[in-house]
Amino acid sequence: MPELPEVETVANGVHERVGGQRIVSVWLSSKPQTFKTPAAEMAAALEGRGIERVRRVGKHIVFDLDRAQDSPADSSSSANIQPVSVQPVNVQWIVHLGMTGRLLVSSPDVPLPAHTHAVLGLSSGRELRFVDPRRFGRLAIHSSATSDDAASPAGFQGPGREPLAIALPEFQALFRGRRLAIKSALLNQSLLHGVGNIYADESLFRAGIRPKRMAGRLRRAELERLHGSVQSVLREAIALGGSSVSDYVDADGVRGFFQLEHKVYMRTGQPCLVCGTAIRKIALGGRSTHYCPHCQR
DNA sequence: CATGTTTCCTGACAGC
DNA sequence: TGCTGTCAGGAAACAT
Repeated sequence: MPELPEVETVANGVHERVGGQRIVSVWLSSKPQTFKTPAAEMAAALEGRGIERVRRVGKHIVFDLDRAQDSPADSSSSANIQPVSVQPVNVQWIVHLGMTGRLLVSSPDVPLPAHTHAVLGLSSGRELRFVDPRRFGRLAIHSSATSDDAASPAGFQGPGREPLAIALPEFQALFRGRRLAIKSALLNQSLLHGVGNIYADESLFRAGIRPKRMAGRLRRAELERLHGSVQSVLREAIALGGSSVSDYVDADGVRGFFQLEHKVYMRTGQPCLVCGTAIRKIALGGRSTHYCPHCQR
């Protein structure tokens, strides 16, 4: 179940393997719900593009594509001269891994895994493949006008604030007046994006806060602890290559190791590593939620 | 608008 | 062995 640390690991790994290469061919499966952008439109937007950078925004993987071929009908005219009337456009390929999505870089000789939904042929001769058995993943094209303001990078921004960048006052303001459980608020991607079930539970444990506490009623000091614990949990998980739970692997097929650091997630009934109390599991918003009833108030 | 609930999908696993 | 049933979960759609 890829969350921010796993997505960051995958994005970095894919960047190392395909950054600087050109997309020479595109094949997409016939599973329309996988494509937020219609498949034909997506294929046309990708084919011939160079991949400048692959990076993470929230739980999304963003492929920044070059603009070398924005005017294909005009290819006979001199290169690099854009008509003044045409606004330059940023084109990005957005990949969300959902639950079981994987991005693999393979030789074409390697048989296609089951549930392959996209194959991009690359100028290196290798293929970038999107494989997703459960099909909660999504692919989309994001187009946006470029900004002349170099300070504000144009393009896909994601639905919420970046947990690793947000300052304490803004973090505290996110939850002000909210009448839902803090766990649910942490999972709401339009507030903070990137935190999922594992890191929400682990962050709340470190901060000593019960998952069901109403977000808007947390004290300033509690939100300060939570701000710190969200960032420390995510940073430590990134350093360990993410958590391998069920079938998550990074772009190399290597498993992460942060699951060895989990204090509450999937430890139902086992003793709390701090106080020995049995870890409790409850359902909250339809999601399994794990906490220590002694350490978390 | 804010919040809560349902739905999508398949593989893994338990139990018989 | 092989079947059936249950569970997992991100985020969009839908309901309240």
